Amino acid sequence: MERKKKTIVLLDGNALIHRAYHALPPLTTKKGELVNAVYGFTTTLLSVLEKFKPEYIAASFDLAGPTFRHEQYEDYKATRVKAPDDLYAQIPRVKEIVQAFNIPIYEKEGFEADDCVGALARQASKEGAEVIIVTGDNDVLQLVDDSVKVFTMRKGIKDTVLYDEALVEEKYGFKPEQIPDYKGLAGDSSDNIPGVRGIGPKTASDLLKKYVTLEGIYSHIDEIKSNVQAKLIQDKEQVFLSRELGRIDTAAPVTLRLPDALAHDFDRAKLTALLQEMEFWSLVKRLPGGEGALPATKKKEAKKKAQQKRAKTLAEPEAIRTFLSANEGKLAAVFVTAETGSLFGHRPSGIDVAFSERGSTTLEWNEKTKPAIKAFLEDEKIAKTVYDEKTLLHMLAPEETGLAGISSDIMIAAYLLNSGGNVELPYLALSELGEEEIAFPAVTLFRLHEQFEKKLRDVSKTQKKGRTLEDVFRNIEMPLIPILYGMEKEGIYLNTEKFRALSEELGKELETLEKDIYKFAGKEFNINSPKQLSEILFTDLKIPTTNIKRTKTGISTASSELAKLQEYPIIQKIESYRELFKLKTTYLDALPLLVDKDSRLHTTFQQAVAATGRLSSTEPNLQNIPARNSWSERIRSAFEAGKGKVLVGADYSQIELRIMAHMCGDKALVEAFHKGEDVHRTTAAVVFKVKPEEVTPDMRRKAKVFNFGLMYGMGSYGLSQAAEITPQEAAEFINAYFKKFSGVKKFMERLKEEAREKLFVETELGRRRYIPEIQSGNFQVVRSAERMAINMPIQGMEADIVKLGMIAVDALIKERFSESVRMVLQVHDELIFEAEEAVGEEFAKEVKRVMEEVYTLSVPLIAEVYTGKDWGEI
DNA sequence: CTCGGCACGTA
DNA sequence: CGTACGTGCCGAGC
Repeated sequence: MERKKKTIVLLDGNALIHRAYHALPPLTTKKGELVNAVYGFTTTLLSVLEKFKPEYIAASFDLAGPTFRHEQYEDYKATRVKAPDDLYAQIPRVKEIVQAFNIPIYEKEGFEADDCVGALARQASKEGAEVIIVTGDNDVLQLVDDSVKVFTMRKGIKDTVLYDEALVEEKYGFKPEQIPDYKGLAGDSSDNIPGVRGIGPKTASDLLKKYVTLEGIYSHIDEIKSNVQAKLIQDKEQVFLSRELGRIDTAAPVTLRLPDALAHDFDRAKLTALLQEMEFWSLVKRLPGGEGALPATKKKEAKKKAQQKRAKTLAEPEAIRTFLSANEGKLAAVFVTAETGSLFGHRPSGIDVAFSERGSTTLEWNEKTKPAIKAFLEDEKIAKTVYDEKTLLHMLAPEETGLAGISSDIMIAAYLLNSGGNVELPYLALSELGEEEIAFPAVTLFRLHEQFEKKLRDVSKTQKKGRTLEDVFRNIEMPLIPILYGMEKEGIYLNTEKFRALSEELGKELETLEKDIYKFAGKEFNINSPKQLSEILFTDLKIPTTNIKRTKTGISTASSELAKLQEYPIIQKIESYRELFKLKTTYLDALPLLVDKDSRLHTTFQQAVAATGRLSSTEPNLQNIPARNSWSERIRSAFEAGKGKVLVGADYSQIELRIMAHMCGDKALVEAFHKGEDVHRTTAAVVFKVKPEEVTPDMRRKAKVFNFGLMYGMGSYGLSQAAEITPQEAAEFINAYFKKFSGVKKFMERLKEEAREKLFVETELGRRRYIPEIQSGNFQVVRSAERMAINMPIQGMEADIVKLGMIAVDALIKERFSESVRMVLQVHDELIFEAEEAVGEEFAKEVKRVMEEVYTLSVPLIAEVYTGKDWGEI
């Protein structure tokens, strides 16, 4: 039987680095190190390992200094723009990666990486190996023969192709070994190889197809058309020199030693550390090996080891009590395992507990052991750390078991340390501890707890006392967890009958609109498909597309764009159709499917998602229930108070603007709030240069858009779009605004400066958001980062204040309304409560006071309260 | 079936 | 070319 040829992969290091550098966006680490080329190189390496599973692998790099080509031709690569420093800076990093993979590096002074690769390829072929050269540069294609293939990219780094002889011929129309001749004729501007003046790719290719080599061409020079002939004769000397410059020197003095190139084990610890340092989390997971690839014997050992850990399960109440009391006074890491392995809605099967690195066990959860474990979980004197306390509360609730003494929630700590980042447990285990597999969750939690306590402490050391990340953790986020749990559990009543009726009504309207639209279009099509819609509007109906924005895939049909085409009747119909369709599908039809047996909706508040510190709401999202369109009041009115109850809504009035006034201390803005002025009116008076009493409703409306846009860092173009004014007007408004409110401008500049210096911004209470993008070399990315830097301290402080408000109101309820009021929803700046009718008014008065007193700004903090039978009334 | 793109609801 | 979210639909690719 014929033995399969062994495969050797040869990495053309510099070409890969160049390719990745130019193909990938500027990825930077939190420290600001640019690593896009390293990333691209490493992903390519990993996919090559996965794809070809080579027996051997080696790499080559350029070495600094002139090469033999420079000696032959002084202008070699003279026109090439020197690669930027941030590319060169990545080369040592790539070499570190290669070394950690235990891949030998072949390089030689005076030779380029592709020469070394060429030499290695020839030697490997001789030894009978199948060679795959991995590169990002088509020059290397000349090396292809029946035992050498070239793996490279068409565009980007993902679209790869493996060239063999046939494929090279298909692409160029001639054989791989003719490529140097081709370069000799056509030249290569990137290497400053001159070629023949006036002969381009097309002519060069034709000549080679006919005469095969340069020698062939010149020996038949008489047959060639006179104009080409003249050029060939003119540049004859140069042509042969060019060919040599473009030829890869397979005699480069490097010697392949196959045993060195064996693709065997790599240095896992070193590699993991490196990848983590460069924040390539996704790549850490892709590393070959791991348990799955361990030799069978090792695999067995690993399994046994895991079993041993699991084997230590306590199933008797006495043993449990003994274990717990033996560890009195220590912090307990607690992880609840459920029967199905998932969490929510499933019965616990066991409780993993760790009091130290080694003092860990599983407490079996059954009717016998339950009382002992329950006593432990509910003992507030036993400090515990958990992952996602809120979910645990939901899971334990059906077991009539609560949680107390939770001193830290790992998910929340991870969130505060890197808001907007990944907070999943396996990820944290890997990124923080280097644990690829979680052997025993409670031990992992225990370690993460220590790690995060330290990190929180370290961050807090750099912050103002009393306003630290630790304070946010202990005084805001941790106390909030049981409150959110209570809100989710309570839910809000939805009158599904109202929804059903509304849905039917909208359904009829939609049918009519649909018919009208088809009539205008002249045929039926899918109105919900932007692609088909754009085809109908701009191709069939020939509606002019001047002023209409493009999307990646075609002409935009976004509502802001359609709004410019009001004169076409079909447009108005489409706008109505879209609005109603959205309302019907997203709300009227979807929400009734999610109610419980009491017709109540229970959202899930995500506490560890939003990068600014806000909560978010999912399944269903009750933070985006329609509020301002024509049907919103009727939709909201289906959210009702229970029998004998009322809904109380309390929202902070213009809290973001007040926070901005507070933070920037701008005299005019602060004064406006102190005087109780209508700030949008004040702004309107400033930018339109009229007296406050002369401000029209339209001016006020535009000023309002302006005020909000400003807090998001909007530019004159965006402002003009949003406020329906010209960019020139917008620019004038901005000038007038910043002249009057100069403190605001200084404040924004300060925030941008802070972000640039520290790569993060913070709220006044110490919540932090990292913004490494501010270092990007890409202008657009930097601008976007600046807007985040401006917005986060404002939006984040709003989140801080509302969360403090929730905690304070929760205390108020516990103290005075414990049986009669429940907090049910939070919508960023407003809180919704369900209260017994009898206490509604009193509670409303109190909640207003408590919310206003929860934090002192340099301007008044105002909450407005409303009471009604349903959400439409409040 | 999953996933990116688009569109659109909220603060 | 305005921050922060979540969801539904389409259409392409698996």
